[in-house]
Amino acid sequence: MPIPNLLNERSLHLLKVLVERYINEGQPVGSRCLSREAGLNLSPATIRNIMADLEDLGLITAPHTSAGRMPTVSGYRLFIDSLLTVKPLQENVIRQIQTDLYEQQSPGDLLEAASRLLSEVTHMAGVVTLPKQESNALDHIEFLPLTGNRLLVILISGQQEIHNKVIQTPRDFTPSELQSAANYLNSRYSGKNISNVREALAREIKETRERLNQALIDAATLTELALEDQNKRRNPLLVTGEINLMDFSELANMEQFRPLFETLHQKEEMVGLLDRCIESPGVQIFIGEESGHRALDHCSLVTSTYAINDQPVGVLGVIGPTRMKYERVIPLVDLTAKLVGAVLNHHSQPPT
Amino acid sequence: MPIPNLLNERSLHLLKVLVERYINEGQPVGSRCLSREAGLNLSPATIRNIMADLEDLGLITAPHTSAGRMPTVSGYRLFIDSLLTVKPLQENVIRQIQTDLYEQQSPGDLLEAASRLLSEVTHMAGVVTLPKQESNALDHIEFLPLTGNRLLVILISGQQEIHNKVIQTPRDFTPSELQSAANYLNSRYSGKNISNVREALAREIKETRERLNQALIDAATLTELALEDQNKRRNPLLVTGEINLMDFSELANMEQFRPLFETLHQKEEMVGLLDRCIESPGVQIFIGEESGHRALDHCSLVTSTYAINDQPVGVLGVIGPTRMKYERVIPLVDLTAKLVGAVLNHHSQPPT
DNA sequence: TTCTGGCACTCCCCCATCCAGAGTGCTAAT
DNA sequence: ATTAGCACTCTGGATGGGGGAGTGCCAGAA
Repeated sequence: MPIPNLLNERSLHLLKVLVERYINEGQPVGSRCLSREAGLNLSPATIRNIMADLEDLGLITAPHTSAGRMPTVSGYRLFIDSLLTVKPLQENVIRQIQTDLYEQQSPGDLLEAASRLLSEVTHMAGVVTLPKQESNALDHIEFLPLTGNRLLVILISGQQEIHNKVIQTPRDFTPSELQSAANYLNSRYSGKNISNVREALAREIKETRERLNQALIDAATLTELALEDQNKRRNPLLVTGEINLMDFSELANMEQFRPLFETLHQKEEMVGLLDRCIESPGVQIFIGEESGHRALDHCSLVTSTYAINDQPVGVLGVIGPTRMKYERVIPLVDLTAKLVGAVLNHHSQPPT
Repeated sequence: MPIPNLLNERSLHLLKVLVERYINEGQPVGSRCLSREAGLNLSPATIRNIMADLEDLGLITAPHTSAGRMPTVSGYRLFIDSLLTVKPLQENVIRQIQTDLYEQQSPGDLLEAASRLLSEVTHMAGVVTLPKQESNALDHIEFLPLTGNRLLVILISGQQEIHNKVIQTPRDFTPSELQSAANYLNSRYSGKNISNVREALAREIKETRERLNQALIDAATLTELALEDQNKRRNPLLVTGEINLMDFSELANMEQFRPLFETLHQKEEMVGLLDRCIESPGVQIFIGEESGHRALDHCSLVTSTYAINDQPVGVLGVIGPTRMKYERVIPLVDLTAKLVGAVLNHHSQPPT
């Protein structure tokens, strides 16, 4: 059994030191350097033998014969999964994030602040997906007549986010009709999930048609108009600090950076990628090619989900070069996700 | 008088050809090339003499001894002001912009679409400042009570743009109090400029205090709260297609591009620059250093103002390399500005 | 058996050099 | 006034050598 020989504690320790060193310096790590830094009192020659083993295992690789070694994706993976010692966040960073997030007034502002914080603290790019619409509860709806058969619909979600929409009504409604429609909806559907409300309304329209309750039908029709495009959101993704990525030498050339920038702004692709994370809780990491997007080959993505009422509804995280300080980024993303969840839940129970 | 000798029709024609050629090719233009292209049947040697004159006048320059010449800022300026033959826009481009802009529902969408169109058509960056708030008339205001002394203020501007704000009220208001406050404001101030409304209210509060009309004071206080930060806008600038600028060789290196990108996103600086254009009507052009921003040294800015009721309220334009096709960009910016104004005015007179 | 010193080897990167190409300014002839 | 000719300058790419860093392997030490 050759593997126990090859992958023993000592070689793992060397892998760890090598990855750490590579992350810090960005240069392939040679045997002499490792011999100095590993604290094992081994000569470079011995280190070289071990490094050859690690290379055979596919954990490290050399860009060319006479360069040092650098981690492969598998090497990073092993490092992150088993060797990483996470550093707790600094007190003042925690406080800064806390105060910054808690003073945001609306969910939109909150998520924007989260993205900004993630990018500022890490000097990389922050990404945040907005909450899934299916998870959006209706808190309050109001109709405001404008000139010319147009109607302003004001919709307040469970997290106190405010949506506006102007709709063309099929006929003129009197203010009192609008008022009673709103009253009906608010008393009956407040607190319910928005897509459920639409379904329920559709059902009601069908069932009521026989009884010819025109007022109800009108209310339902209005609401249907008002809600119909609530599900397709215009901009379901926030990306911040993309330009920070130009500071990293491995991305700082046009051929690398341009497709990367464009991919980050391909909302659909990014949302697709991030949505894959929403299934499993806690921090998740895609290293290099693991994300499956060519432009992200030299990047890693550290994500976590945030939840409303213990239900994960969105994903946030950081995109940076594969060579990033995971031990700092991971707790940061973790904390930010938890705080965002906390503030959102706080919003949904406003002061009484 | 030496200048008439130096700057005659022939040398101006050569300058024109040289600038056109340089804009197309991006390479310094030599005498032989010019001799071929100018259609003047002059030998390269003659051309060289004339070019030396143009260089003495500061209109062209050579990057080094044995390269051709390229225009200086003065050269571009003269070219644009006196030599440029503007090309009319293609019919289908005009139609595309028209339909695209006219189908936007809100002013926000409209300006976003304008910025996007500018960047897509030119393959450069589009910039749009949002309308000055001072020019914003109040159309309609509404108060909607939320839980816990909080109040949702809905403010519809003259261009049918909708603003929301949640305020903490100093005391509890009954729905009918809110209703009458809104009625008062709408009947008295609808159509008035928002900052004027604030002033008028402040005056009324002072004058009425003696007569102790509490209801009026309350309404005014509420409105003051609601309007107070209407003037400082969060994001008074839209920038689109920055990444397109990476396609131009003169900007396609990190040292150039990064500060450029960052300047474009320094909202205050950019707004300051663009606001300088609002004074004079029609298309304006900043060439290279004329903008006064180091990062824009190799860029030109082509702007125009858009107006509501013949009052210029915002600026839009295109940022690209100094070496841009002005003859196409100028009519495009001109048209877009006019159409944006037209659509905005159309909004402020909604269907009756 | 495990580790180490030594050595030959490989490869990158930097530098200097060289050369072709493009364009210039100047001068003398048209 | 225009042009042909010529010497000159500068760039950019190709070439090649040398230093440096690191490797693999082997033979000998612990």
